[in-house]
Amino acid sequence: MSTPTLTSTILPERLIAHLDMDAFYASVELLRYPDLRGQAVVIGGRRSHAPVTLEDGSRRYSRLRDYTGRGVITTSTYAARDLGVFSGMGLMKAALRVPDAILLPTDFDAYRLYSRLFKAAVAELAPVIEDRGIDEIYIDLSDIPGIRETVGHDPLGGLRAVAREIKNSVFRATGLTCSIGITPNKLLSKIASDLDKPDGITLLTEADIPTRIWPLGVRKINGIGPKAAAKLLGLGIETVEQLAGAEPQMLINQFGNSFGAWLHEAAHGRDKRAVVTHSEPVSISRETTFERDLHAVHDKAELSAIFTRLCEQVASDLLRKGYQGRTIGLKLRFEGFHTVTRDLTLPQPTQDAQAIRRAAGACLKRVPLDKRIRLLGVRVGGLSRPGAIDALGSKPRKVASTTAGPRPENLALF
DNA sequence: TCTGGGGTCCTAGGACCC
DNA sequence: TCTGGGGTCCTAGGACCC
Repeated sequence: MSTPTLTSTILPERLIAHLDMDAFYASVELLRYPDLRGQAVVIGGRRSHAPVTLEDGSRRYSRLRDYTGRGVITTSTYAARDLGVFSGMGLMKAALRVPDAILLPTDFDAYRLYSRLFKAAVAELAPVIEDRGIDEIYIDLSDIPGIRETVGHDPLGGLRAVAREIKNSVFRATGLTCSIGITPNKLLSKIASDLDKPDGITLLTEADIPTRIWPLGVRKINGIGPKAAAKLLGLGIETVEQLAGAEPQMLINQFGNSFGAWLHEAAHGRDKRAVVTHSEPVSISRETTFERDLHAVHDKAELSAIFTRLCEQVASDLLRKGYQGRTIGLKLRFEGFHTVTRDLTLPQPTQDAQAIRRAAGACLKRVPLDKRIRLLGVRVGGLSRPGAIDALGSKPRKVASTTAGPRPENLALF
Protein backbone atom coordinates (compact mmCIF):
# COMPACT_ATOMS: atom_id res chain seq x y z
CA MET A 1 0.00 0.00 0.00
CA SER A 2 1.39 3.38 -0.96
CA THR A 3 1.75 6.09 1.64
CA PRO A 4 -1.09 8.56 1.27
CA THR A 5 0.09 12.00 0.24
CA LEU A 6 -1.04 14.73 2.60
CA THR A 7 -1.74 18.13 1.16
CA SER A 8 -3.74 20.96 2.58
CA THR A 9 -7.05 21.50 0.88
CA ILE A 10 -9.49 24.38 0.71
CA LEU A 11 -12.41 23.67 3.01
CA PRO A 12 -14.94 26.04 4.51
CA GLU A 13 -13.80 28.09 7.48
CA ARG A 14 -16.16 26.26 9.79
CA LEU A 15 -16.50 22.50 9.98
CA ILE A 16 -19.35 21.50 12.27
CA ALA A 17 -20.30 17.93 13.11
CA HIS A 18 -23.64 16.67 14.35
CA LEU A 19 -23.40 13.33 16.13
CA ASP A 20 -26.56 11.38 16.79
CA MET A 21 -26.58 8.09 18.67
CA ASP A 22 -28.44 5.34 16.78
CA ALA A 23 -31.78 4.39 18.43
CA PHE A 24 -30.12 5.35 21.68
CA TYR A 25 -32.39 4.05 24.46
CA ALA A 26 -33.13 0.85 22.57
CA SER A 27 -29.45 0.27 21.81
CA VAL A 28 -28.52 0.67 25.48
CA GLU A 29 -31.16 -1.92 26.34
CA LEU A 30 -29.71 -4.30 23.75
CA LEU A 31 -26.36 -4.13 25.53
CA ARG A 32 -28.14 -5.47 28.60
CA TYR A 33 -30.33 -7.97 26.75
CA PRO A 34 -28.22 -9.07 23.77
CA ASP A 35 -30.65 -11.93 23.09
CA LEU A 36 -33.09 -9.27 21.81
CA ARG A 37 -30.76 -8.13 19.05
CA GLY A 38 -32.56 -8.07 15.71
CA GLN A 39 -36.00 -8.21 17.30
CA ALA A 40 -38.72 -5.60 17.34
CA VAL A 41 -38.28 -3.88 20.71
CA VAL A 42 -39.97 -0.73 21.94
CA ILE A 43 -39.09 1.32 25.02
CA GLY A 44 -41.76 3.22 26.90
CA GLY A 45 -44.66 3.12 29.25
CA ARG A 46 -44.72 3.51 32.99
CA ARG A 47 -46.12 0.43 34.59
CA SER A 48 -43.47 -2.04 35.57
CA HIS A 49 -42.92 -4.42 32.72
CA ALA A 50 -39.28 -5.22 33.32
CA PRO A 51 -38.09 -8.64 32.10
CA VAL A 52 -38.28 -11.48 34.60
CA THR A 53 -35.36 -13.89 34.85
CA LEU A 54 -36.55 -17.49 35.24
CA GLU A 55 -34.91 -20.27 37.27
CA ASP A 56 -33.18 -21.72 34.22
CA GLY A 57 -31.59 -18.34 33.57
CA SER A 58 -33.77 -17.51 30.59
CA ARG A 59 -35.74 -14.26 30.50
CA ARG A 60 -39.42 -13.57 30.07
CA TYR A 61 -40.14 -10.27 28.36
CA SER A 62 -43.34 -8.28 28.29
CA ARG A 63 -45.06 -7.98 24.94
CA LEU A 64 -46.73 -4.91 23.58
CA ARG A 65 -50.06 -6.76 23.56
CA ASP A 66 -49.95 -7.10 27.36
CA TYR A 67 -49.81 -3.36 27.91
CA THR A 68 -52.77 -1.34 29.09
CA GLY A 69 -52.79 2.31 29.96
CA ARG A 70 -51.50 5.63 28.76
CA GLY A 71 -48.02 6.09 27.48
CA VAL A 72 -46.08 6.44 24.28
CA ILE A 73 -43.06 4.86 22.67
CA THR A 74 -39.90 6.76 23.51
CA THR A 75 -37.65 4.72 21.21
CA SER A 76 -37.89 1.61 19.11
CA THR A 77 -35.29 -0.63 17.50
CA TYR A 78 -34.85 -0.45 13.73
CA ALA A 79 -36.56 -3.84 13.45
CA ALA A 80 -39.61 -2.34 15.18
CA ARG A 81 -39.53 0.76 13.00
CA ASP A 82 -39.61 -1.48 9.96
CA LEU A 83 -42.92 -2.81 11.27
CA GLY A 84 -44.37 0.69 11.53
CA VAL A 85 -44.02 1.69 15.19
CA PHE A 86 -42.14 4.90 15.98
CA SER A 87 -41.37 7.13 18.93
CA GLY A 88 -44.29 9.27 19.99
CA MET A 89 -46.84 6.63 19.02
CA GLY A 90 -49.28 5.59 21.74
CA LEU A 91 -48.42 2.15 23.12
CA MET A 92 -51.97 0.90 22.74
CA LYS A 93 -51.98 1.90 19.10
CA ALA A 94 -48.55 0.33 18.59
CA ALA A 95 -49.85 -2.89 20.18
CA LEU A 96 -52.47 -3.11 17.44
CA ARG A 97 -49.77 -3.01 14.79
CA VAL A 98 -47.11 -5.20 16.40
CA PRO A 99 -48.63 -7.10 19.34
CA ASP A 100 -45.61 -9.40 19.63
CA ALA A 101 -43.03 -6.64 19.93
CA ILE A 102 -40.99 -6.73 23.13
CA LEU A 103 -41.78 -3.90 25.55
CA LEU A 104 -39.15 -2.60 27.96
CA PRO A 105 -39.50 0.16 30.58
CA THR A 106 -37.37 3.29 30.29
CA ASP A 107 -34.29 3.36 32.49
CA PHE A 108 -33.07 6.95 32.38
CA ASP A 109 -30.25 6.33 34.83
CA ALA A 110 -28.71 3.86 32.40
CA TYR A 111 -29.15 6.18 29.42
CA ARG A 112 -27.62 9.10 31.33
CA LEU A 113 -24.60 6.95 32.17
CA TYR A 114 -24.03 6.01 28.52
CA SER A 115 -24.66 9.62 27.53
CA ARG A 116 -21.82 10.75 29.78
CA LEU A 117 -19.58 8.00 28.41
CA PHE A 118 -20.04 8.85 24.75
CA LYS A 119 -19.68 12.59 25.33
CA ALA A 120 -16.48 12.09 27.31
CA ALA A 121 -15.08 9.90 24.54
CA VAL A 122 -15.77 12.60 21.94
CA ALA A 123 -14.39 15.35 24.20
CA GLU A 124 -10.99 13.66 24.27
CA LEU A 125 -10.71 14.07 20.52
CA ALA A 126 -12.65 17.29 19.99
CA PRO A 127 -13.42 19.40 23.07
CA VAL A 128 -15.70 22.05 21.54
CA ILE A 129 -19.02 20.33 22.13
CA GLU A 130 -22.60 21.58 22.37
CA ASP A 131 -24.93 19.38 24.36
CA ARG A 132 -28.24 18.83 22.58
CA GLY A 133 -29.80 16.44 25.02
CA ILE A 134 -29.12 12.89 26.07
CA ASP A 135 -28.26 11.38 22.69
CA GLU A 136 -26.88 14.08 20.42
CA ILE A 137 -24.22 16.78 20.25
CA TYR A 138 -22.73 19.32 17.90
CA ILE A 139 -18.94 19.40 17.63
CA ASP A 140 -16.88 22.26 16.24
CA LEU A 141 -14.10 20.55 14.28
CA SER A 142 -12.77 23.70 12.61
CA ASP A 143 -9.47 23.69 14.49
CA ILE A 144 -8.82 19.95 14.74
CA PRO A 145 -5.29 19.18 13.44
CA GLY A 146 -5.20 17.38 10.11
CA ILE A 147 -8.85 17.95 9.37
CA ARG A 148 -8.16 19.86 6.14
CA GLU A 149 -5.59 17.41 4.79
CA THR A 150 -6.06 15.65 1.49
CA VAL A 151 -5.50 11.93 1.86
CA GLY A 152 -4.48 10.23 -1.38
CA HIS A 153 -6.77 11.82 -3.91
CA ASP A 154 -9.55 12.48 -1.42
CA PRO A 155 -9.75 16.17 -0.55
CA LEU A 156 -12.09 15.25 2.32
CA GLY A 157 -9.80 12.46 3.54
CA GLY A 158 -8.73 14.28 6.70
CA LEU A 159 -12.32 15.02 7.58
CA ARG A 160 -13.38 11.44 6.94
CA ALA A 161 -10.55 10.13 9.10
CA VAL A 162 -11.53 12.34 12.05
CA ALA A 163 -15.18 11.29 11.71
CA ARG A 164 -14.16 7.61 11.76
CA GLU A 165 -11.92 8.21 14.74
CA ILE A 166 -14.77 9.80 16.68
CA LYS A 167 -17.14 6.96 15.83
CA ASN A 168 -14.56 4.34 16.82
CA SER A 169 -13.91 6.12 20.08
CA VAL A 170 -17.63 6.27 20.89
CA PHE A 171 -17.95 2.57 20.12
CA ARG A 172 -14.96 1.62 22.27
CA ALA A 173 -16.37 3.63 25.18
CA THR A 174 -19.96 2.38 24.94
CA GLY A 175 -20.37 -0.48 22.49
CA LEU A 176 -22.85 1.75 20.65
CA THR A 177 -22.90 3.13 17.13
CA CYS A 178 -23.73 6.65 16.06
CA SER A 179 -24.20 8.63 12.87
CA ILE A 180 -22.26 11.76 12.03
CA GLY A 181 -22.91 14.60 9.61
CA ILE A 182 -20.20 17.15 8.91
CA THR A 183 -20.93 20.35 6.99
CA PRO A 184 -20.17 24.09 7.25
CA ASN A 185 -22.96 24.68 9.81
CA LYS A 186 -25.25 23.18 12.44
CA LEU A 187 -28.41 23.29 10.32
CA LEU A 188 -26.90 21.24 7.50
CA SER A 189 -25.02 18.87 9.82
CA LYS A 190 -28.23 18.04 11.67
CA ILE A 191 -29.84 17.07 8.38
CA ALA A 192 -26.71 15.27 7.18
CA SER A 193 -26.36 13.02 10.24
CA ASP A 194 -29.79 11.61 9.41
CA LEU A 195 -29.02 10.85 5.75
CA ASP A 196 -27.06 7.65 6.38
CA LYS A 197 -28.45 6.11 9.54
CA PRO A 198 -27.50 3.96 11.36
CA ASP A 199 -23.72 3.92 11.70
CA GLY A 200 -23.09 6.43 8.90
CA ILE A 201 -20.84 9.32 8.02
CA THR A 202 -22.13 12.06 5.70
CA LEU A 203 -19.93 14.93 4.56
CA LEU A 204 -21.59 17.80 2.73
CA THR A 205 -20.29 21.05 1.30
CA GLU A 206 -22.26 23.99 0.01
CA ALA A 207 -22.08 22.54 -3.49
CA ASP A 208 -24.06 19.48 -2.34
CA ILE A 209 -27.09 21.47 -1.21
CA PRO A 210 -29.07 21.26 -4.48
CA THR A 211 -28.54 17.51 -4.88
CA ARG A 212 -28.64 16.29 -1.28
CA ILE A 213 -30.77 18.80 0.65
CA TRP A 214 -33.26 20.24 -1.81
CA PRO A 215 -35.00 16.96 -2.66
CA LEU A 216 -35.90 16.43 1.02
CA GLY A 217 -39.26 17.24 2.61
CA VAL A 218 -39.37 20.48 4.59
CA ARG A 219 -39.86 18.53 7.84
CA LYS A 220 -36.21 17.47 7.62
CA ILE A 221 -35.25 21.02 8.57
CA ASN A 222 -34.86 21.26 12.34
CA GLY A 223 -37.37 23.92 13.37
CA ILE A 224 -40.10 23.12 10.85
CA GLY A 225 -42.64 21.08 12.77
CA PRO A 226 -46.04 19.66 11.90
CA LYS A 227 -47.85 23.02 11.96
CA ALA A 228 -45.43 24.91 9.75
CA ALA A 229 -45.16 21.93 7.36
CA ALA A 230 -48.95 21.76 7.01
CA LYS A 231 -49.17 25.46 6.30
CA LEU A 232 -46.37 25.22 3.74
CA LEU A 233 -48.15 22.32 2.09
CA GLY A 234 -51.21 24.53 1.79
CA LEU A 235 -49.00 26.97 -0.11
CA GLY A 236 -47.89 24.20 -2.44
CA ILE A 237 -44.49 23.83 -0.77
CA GLU A 238 -43.44 20.29 0.08
CA THR A 239 -39.71 20.07 -0.60
CA VAL A 240 -36.79 22.17 0.55
CA GLU A 241 -36.21 23.05 -3.10
CA GLN A 242 -39.70 24.51 -3.37
CA LEU A 243 -39.11 26.41 -0.14
CA ALA A 244 -35.81 27.74 -1.48
CA GLY A 245 -37.60 28.94 -4.59
CA ALA A 246 -40.38 30.72 -2.69
CA GLU A 247 -40.41 34.52 -2.58
CA PRO A 248 -38.92 35.64 0.76
CA GLN A 249 -41.54 38.37 1.02
CA MET A 250 -44.31 35.84 0.60
CA LEU A 251 -42.82 33.71 3.42
CA ILE A 252 -42.57 36.79 5.63
CA ASN A 253 -46.17 37.71 4.90
CA GLN A 254 -47.30 34.20 5.75
CA PHE A 255 -45.08 33.39 8.73
CA GLY A 256 -44.00 36.72 10.17
CA ASN A 257 -40.77 38.63 9.92
CA SER A 258 -38.53 36.41 11.94
CA PHE A 259 -39.72 32.91 11.06
CA GLY A 260 -40.41 33.81 7.43
CA ALA A 261 -36.91 35.16 6.87
CA TRP A 262 -35.43 32.17 8.68
CA LEU A 263 -37.35 29.73 6.44
CA HIS A 264 -35.73 31.30 3.39
CA GLU A 265 -32.23 31.17 4.89
CA ALA A 266 -32.67 27.59 6.09
CA ALA A 267 -33.83 26.37 2.69
CA HIS A 268 -30.60 27.73 1.23
CA GLY A 269 -28.56 25.97 3.90
CA ARG A 270 -27.41 29.17 5.55
CA ASP A 271 -26.85 29.20 9.32
CA LYS A 272 -24.35 31.25 11.31
CA ARG A 273 -25.11 29.90 14.79
CA ALA A 274 -22.04 29.07 16.85
CA VAL A 275 -21.47 25.85 18.75
CA VAL A 276 -22.40 26.82 22.32
CA THR A 277 -20.35 24.97 24.90
CA HIS A 278 -22.11 26.21 28.01
CA SER A 279 -25.68 27.15 28.87
CA GLU A 280 -27.70 27.76 32.02
CA PRO A 281 -31.17 26.29 32.53
CA VAL A 282 -34.14 28.62 32.17
CA SER A 283 -36.66 26.54 34.07
CA ILE A 284 -37.04 23.30 35.99
CA SER A 285 -40.32 21.40 36.02
CA ARG A 286 -42.14 18.22 36.91
CA GLU A 287 -45.40 16.99 35.47
CA THR A 288 -47.44 13.83 35.41
CA THR A 289 -50.23 12.39 33.32
CA PHE A 290 -52.73 10.36 35.34
CA GLU A 291 -53.72 6.83 34.50
CA ARG A 292 -57.30 8.09 34.40
CA ASP A 293 -58.63 11.64 34.25
CA LEU A 294 -59.24 13.01 37.73
CA HIS A 295 -62.06 15.18 38.96
CA ALA A 296 -61.24 18.32 40.95
CA VAL A 297 -63.87 17.59 43.56
CA HIS A 298 -64.30 13.86 43.39
CA ASP A 299 -60.59 13.07 43.42
CA LYS A 300 -59.58 16.01 45.56
CA ALA A 301 -57.42 14.08 48.03
CA GLU A 302 -55.51 12.26 45.29
CA LEU A 303 -54.96 15.44 43.29
CA SER A 304 -53.82 17.33 46.33
CA ALA A 305 -51.27 14.65 47.22
CA ILE A 306 -49.91 14.55 43.66
CA PHE A 307 -49.76 18.35 43.55
CA THR A 308 -47.72 18.46 46.76
CA ARG A 309 -45.43 15.68 45.56
CA LEU A 310 -44.70 17.51 42.29
CA CYS A 311 -43.78 20.64 44.27
CA GLU A 312 -41.48 18.58 46.47
CA GLN A 313 -39.83 16.99 43.45
CA VAL A 314 -39.23 20.36 41.78
CA ALA A 315 -37.83 21.72 45.06
CA SER A 316 -35.46 18.79 45.38
CA ASP A 317 -34.38 19.19 41.73
CA LEU A 318 -33.66 22.86 42.40
CA LEU A 319 -31.65 22.04 45.51
CA ARG A 320 -29.68 19.26 43.83
CA LYS A 321 -28.83 21.42 40.83
CA GLY A 322 -28.16 24.51 42.92
CA TYR A 323 -30.89 26.87 41.71
CA GLN A 324 -33.70 28.95 43.09
CA GLY A 325 -36.46 30.59 41.09
CA ARG A 326 -38.88 33.51 41.24
CA THR A 327 -41.58 32.48 38.78
CA ILE A 328 -43.77 29.56 39.83
CA GLY A 329 -45.87 28.02 37.08
CA LEU A 330 -48.80 25.64 37.06
CA LYS A 331 -49.85 23.49 34.12
CA LEU A 332 -53.13 21.65 33.74
CA ARG A 333 -54.21 19.47 30.86
CA PHE A 334 -57.87 18.55 30.69
CA GLU A 335 -59.72 15.71 29.05
CA GLY A 336 -59.72 16.55 25.38
CA PHE A 337 -56.08 17.62 25.70
CA HIS A 338 -56.77 21.30 26.19
CA THR A 339 -53.90 22.77 28.20
CA VAL A 340 -53.73 25.88 30.36
CA THR A 341 -50.87 27.45 32.27
CA ARG A 342 -50.77 30.07 35.00
CA ASP A 343 -47.78 31.61 36.65
CA LEU A 344 -46.90 33.90 39.46
CA THR A 345 -43.70 35.82 40.04
CA LEU A 346 -42.65 36.14 43.66
CA PRO A 347 -40.78 39.10 45.16
CA GLN A 348 -37.93 36.79 46.17
CA PRO A 349 -36.62 33.57 44.58
CA THR A 350 -37.23 30.33 46.41
CA GLN A 351 -36.29 26.66 46.36
CA ASP A 352 -38.66 25.73 49.16
CA ALA A 353 -41.32 23.10 48.47
CA GLN A 354 -43.95 24.76 50.65
CA ALA A 355 -43.41 28.20 49.13
CA ILE A 356 -43.67 26.65 45.67
CA ARG A 357 -46.79 24.82 46.69
CA ARG A 358 -48.39 28.02 48.03
CA ALA A 359 -47.61 29.97 44.85
CA ALA A 360 -48.77 27.14 42.58
CA GLY A 361 -51.90 26.88 44.71
CA ALA A 362 -52.57 30.58 44.08
CA CYS A 363 -52.18 29.90 40.35
CA LEU A 364 -54.67 27.05 40.58
CA LYS A 365 -57.31 29.42 41.94
CA ARG A 366 -57.23 31.31 38.64
CA VAL A 367 -58.16 28.25 36.55
CA PRO A 368 -61.74 27.20 35.89
CA LEU A 369 -62.00 23.55 36.88
CA ASP A 370 -65.09 22.34 35.12
CA LYS A 371 -63.53 19.44 33.26
CA ARG A 372 -61.66 16.34 34.32
CA ILE A 373 -57.92 16.73 34.63
CA ARG A 374 -55.49 14.61 32.66
CA LEU A 375 -52.16 16.18 33.61
CA LEU A 376 -50.77 18.31 36.38
CA GLY A 377 -47.41 20.07 36.27
CA VAL A 378 -45.34 22.50 38.32
CA ARG A 379 -42.58 24.67 36.93
CA VAL A 380 -40.05 27.08 38.42
CA GLY A 381 -38.50 29.70 36.15
CA GLY A 382 -36.57 32.92 36.57
CA LEU A 383 -33.71 30.83 37.93
CA SER A 384 -30.72 32.16 39.81
CA ARG A 385 -28.10 30.66 42.10
CA PRO A 386 -28.70 31.06 45.84
CA GLY A 387 -26.20 33.48 47.32
CA ALA A 388 -25.54 35.14 44.00
CA ILE A 389 -26.02 38.90 43.95
CA ASP A 390 -29.46 39.83 42.67
CA ALA A 391 -28.46 41.08 39.26
CA LEU A 392 -32.00 42.12 38.48
CA GLY A 393 -32.38 44.45 41.41
CA SER A 394 -35.87 45.14 40.21
CA LYS A 395 -38.19 46.95 42.51
CA PRO A 396 -41.23 45.03 43.59
CA ARG A 397 -44.12 46.16 41.50
CA LYS A 398 -47.80 45.74 41.71
CA VAL A 399 -48.67 42.57 39.88
CA ALA A 400 -51.39 43.37 37.45
CA SER A 401 -53.56 40.38 36.85
CA THR A 402 -55.07 40.27 33.40
CA THR A 403 -57.26 37.39 34.45
CA ALA A 404 -59.77 37.49 37.22
CA GLY A 405 -58.74 36.86 40.80
CA PRO A 406 -59.54 33.73 42.73
CA ARG A 407 -62.62 31.98 41.55
CA PRO A 408 -64.81 31.48 44.60
CA GLU A 409 -65.87 28.08 43.37
CA ASN A 410 -62.23 26.97 43.41
CA LEU A 411 -61.43 27.88 46.95
CA ALA A 412 -62.46 24.53 48.30
CA LEU A 413 -60.58 22.56 45.65
CA PHE A 414 -57.25 20.83 45.89
C1' DT B 1 -58.20 2.05 21.76
C1' DC B 2 -55.13 8.80 20.19
C1' DT B 3 -51.47 11.91 22.12
C1' DG B 4 -45.09 11.13 28.00
C1' DG B 5 -41.95 14.28 30.26
C1' DG B 6 -38.50 17.78 30.27
C1' DG B 7 -37.17 21.54 28.07
C1' DT B 8 -36.42 26.27 24.81
C1' DC B 9 -37.93 30.11 22.25
C1' DC B 10 -41.34 33.27 20.22
C1' DT B 11 -45.38 36.31 20.16
C1' DA B 12 -48.44 39.50 21.97
C1' DG B 13 -50.93 42.53 25.13
C1' DG B 14 -51.04 45.25 29.26
C1' DA B 15 -48.68 47.47 33.11
C1' DC B 16 -45.40 50.46 34.33
C1' DC B 17 -41.52 53.66 33.93
C1' DC B 18 -38.94 57.48 31.96
C1' DT C 1 -59.84 67.05 25.88
C1' DC C 2 -56.23 64.32 23.58
C1' DT C 3 -52.82 61.32 23.78
C1' DG C 4 -45.56 59.94 21.96
C1' DG C 5 -42.21 56.55 22.07
C1' DG C 6 -38.98 53.33 23.89
C1' DG C 7 -37.86 49.82 27.21
C1' DT C 8 -38.69 46.13 30.57
C1' DC C 9 -41.47 43.03 33.17
C1' DC C 10 -45.26 39.88 33.66
C1' DT C 11 -48.42 36.60 31.90
C1' DA C 12 -50.63 33.05 28.55
C1' DG C 13 -50.37 30.28 24.82
C1' DG C 14 -48.25 27.76 21.25
C1' DA C 15 -44.67 25.62 18.22
C1' DC C 16 -40.99 22.85 18.39
C1' DC C 17 -37.23 19.67 19.97
C1' DC C 18 -35.08 15.46 22.30
